[in-house]
Amino acid sequence: MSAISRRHRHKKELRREILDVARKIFVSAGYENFSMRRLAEEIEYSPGSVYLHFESKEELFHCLVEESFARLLSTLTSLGEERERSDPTDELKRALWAYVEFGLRNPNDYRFAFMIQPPLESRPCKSHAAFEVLRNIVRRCVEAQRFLAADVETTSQALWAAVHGITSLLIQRPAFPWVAKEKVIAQVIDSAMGSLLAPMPAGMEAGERHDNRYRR
Amino acid sequence: MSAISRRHRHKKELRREILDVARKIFVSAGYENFSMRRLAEEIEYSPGSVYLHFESKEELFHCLVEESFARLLSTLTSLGEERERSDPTDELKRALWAYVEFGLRNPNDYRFAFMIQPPLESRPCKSHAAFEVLRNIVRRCVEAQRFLAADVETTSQALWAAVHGITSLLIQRPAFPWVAKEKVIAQVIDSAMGSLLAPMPAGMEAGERHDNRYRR
Amino acid sequence: MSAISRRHRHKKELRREILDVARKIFVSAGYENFSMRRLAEEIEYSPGSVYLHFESKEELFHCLVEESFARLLSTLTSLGEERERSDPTDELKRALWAYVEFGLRNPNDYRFAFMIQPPLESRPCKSHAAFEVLRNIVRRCVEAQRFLAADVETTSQALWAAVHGITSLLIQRPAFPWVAKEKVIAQVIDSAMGSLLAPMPAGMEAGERHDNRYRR
Amino acid sequence: MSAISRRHRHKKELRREILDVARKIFVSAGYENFSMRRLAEEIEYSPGSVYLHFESKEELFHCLVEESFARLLSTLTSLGEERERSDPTDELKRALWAYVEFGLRNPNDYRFAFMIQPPLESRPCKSHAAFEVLRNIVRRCVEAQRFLAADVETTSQALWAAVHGITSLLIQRPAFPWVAKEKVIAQVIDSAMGSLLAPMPAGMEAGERHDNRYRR
DNA sequence: AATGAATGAGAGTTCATTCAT
DNA sequence: GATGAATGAACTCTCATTCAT
Repeated sequence: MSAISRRHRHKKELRREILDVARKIFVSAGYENFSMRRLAEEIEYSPGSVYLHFESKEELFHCLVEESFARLLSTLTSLGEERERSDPTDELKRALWAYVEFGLRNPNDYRFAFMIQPPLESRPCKSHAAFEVLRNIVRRCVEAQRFLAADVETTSQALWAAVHGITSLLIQRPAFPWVAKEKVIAQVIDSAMGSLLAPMPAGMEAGERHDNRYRR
Repeated sequence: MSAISRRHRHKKELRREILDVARKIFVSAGYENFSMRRLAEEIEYSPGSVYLHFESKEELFHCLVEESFARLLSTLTSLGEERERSDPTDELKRALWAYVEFGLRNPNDYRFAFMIQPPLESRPCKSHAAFEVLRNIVRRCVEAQRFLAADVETTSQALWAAVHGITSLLIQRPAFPWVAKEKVIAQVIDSAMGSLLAPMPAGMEAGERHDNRYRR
Repeated sequence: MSAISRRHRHKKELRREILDVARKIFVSAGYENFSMRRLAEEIEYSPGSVYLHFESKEELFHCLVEESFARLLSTLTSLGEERERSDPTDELKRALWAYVEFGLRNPNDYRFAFMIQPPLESRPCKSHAAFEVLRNIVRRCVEAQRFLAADVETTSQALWAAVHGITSLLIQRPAFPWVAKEKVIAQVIDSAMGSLLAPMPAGMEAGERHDNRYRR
Repeated sequence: MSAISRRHRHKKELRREILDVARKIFVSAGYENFSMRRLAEEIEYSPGSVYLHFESKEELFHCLVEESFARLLSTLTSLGEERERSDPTDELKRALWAYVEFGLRNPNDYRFAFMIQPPLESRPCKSHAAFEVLRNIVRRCVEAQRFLAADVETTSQALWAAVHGITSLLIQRPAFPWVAKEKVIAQVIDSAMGSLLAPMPAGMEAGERHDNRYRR
């Protein structure tokens, strides 16, 4: 009884370990240089054993991608929960920051989600759900008339592009002589949003709105 | 003498062909299906012959990357030549557009330059010269007081991030339901620059400045 | 007791199922695509379970072969039961036809029995019992003086060769443009027997003898 | 110059060796147990080297089959050259004997041509040319009215079946207690042909016709 | 300068089999 | 009696690279 559940737990843990180690290898070596054999060595199992958990290299890769998307998504949606009553532009800004920070803290996930060259024919990336989260917030901004006349779709895509740009560059070029990361990120986000904002209702100053007080 | 120079010329041409074909294979077959063997077949030489021009697969890669950087750089600098007397913010905008367009027209070059996972130990990417071009223009904008107080370095990096973001996403996710490409690009660039601009001298309207009249 | 016998019965049934499914896989998937793993999947047991019934893949094969021989044998001997008093050449003819028909209706059995390359060291094919049945009939034909002076052994072997020839070719070359199968079979058998037969006792016509009336 | 031709010769010889060794392995181990590795070991080259001569295991197999068919065919057709003016039934008998003898002397070839289970999807056996040779002789027998009314097609197929039967059994069951091989073969062939023959023109005795004087 | 033969390493994957549970 | 995890060896085939010619 306990034996079964112990085995079950073990299996789950092993699957987890495979995923983690695989992610590491994929990221450090690229898709093509990842090898099931190398993975097996690193987890100290025989090559065949990996196949007890994943059908093929491709499936393994796919799982990692899915997982990474899911993590990013969950980070973004968890933000939304505190949103009640707040100005949606605040929420948007928070989301954009969260996006970048997710990438920087989980560069492997981010690479899987957006930067790794998938083997040519790979299934269409079903999950741009993360993008959808952004778009929903943008829509609320527009509906709340916090944005000057703006097309929701175009705006969302442009914002996504901006945050993806800084995230991927910071990940991929760590050796580049960046000014303080926070500074660049802030400028990217603030610029991207700045031109969209309608003038504040009287009594609020732009400066107050654009500070980072909400950040940890 | 003539014989020697003929031979010399031939060697150069062959090297050129190898590079071109190699790049083509990367495109059409995908990164992981590139192989020295296949390259050799396609240029109709023996595998060994490639090694008379490049000492290894890695070096060949490196050359392609360098070349791609160089091409982007030359595209950007060639713009500068017409700059005489123009408003440097115009020039900047033109450069940002040119950057994106270069990427879209030469996706392989762009991939090589900015998106491909360099095989781990690869020599530090010496050539961020393209970035330097941007920075120079930004500096001139600041010097000409066309920008509100702005840090040249931060600004340049943020602008680079923005254009890299949209370029790489458009390249990597061609299946994504983009709104018209030009529209997103315009919004990315205009937003990124918008918040930097000092108010126009009297007599000019913002609208006039931000149009695309210089584009074909 | 009852529990034991129940268990015993179950074991036998499972063994039976394994054999049947194994044979089916050989047919449908081809010899080389048979694997213990696949067999296990198809019977919905674990791979290990097969080993509770057969100690190795090789033994399993061997059993299938034996079984096939046995089936052929039983088909042939069951014929004999109706033989009482009949002309033994009739019986012989019936047996030869039955031989071919067995092969065509049970091509897998026939393949196992006579066409599959036995894995080198395989135990000498103990069971040419089917051949013995033929020989016994031939002997009776000779004893009954229904054959012109003929050597029992040689004749039996030659007859076996003839029916084996048509059976195996029909099985192995289904795509060959055969004339009607029955026609070839009839000619093979009739020719093989034809030159052996002593003239009929007066009052019988050859035509009557060679018809197929005994066939369904 | 000589160097090139030496290399060329060497290549041909190696190809030849590969074919020979491969045939041996295929025959002794069966299709599925043949392995490129094992072949490579036996010829004392690396596994990859085999691929310089044959694209794949399948192609190698196919070449062997073709070769074996060709050899059988050439044996049969070379017979025909001496046929001038002879009785076509003599020629037929000679051909049938030659067929069997080819199989016994070149059992590996015969196995490839007619007995080895080819991998399921393998190309339809284009070359039943050997059969065609038989059929042509049969046709001439009929045209020369040496056969009692007989259907060329049916007769040819039945004769083929007979000789295939004895050939394949003798090859596959060497341990079987055969009477003298020549005796069985003779009986198979004579029986198969016997019932077809029209009575001899006066002045010839059947005995004379059916002896083996033409055999080496 | 160019080649073709050769190799050793390694890829992904499957297999027969074992054994603790 | 039955299982699921595990393995080690084998498979076909491709690769980057070398080197005598």
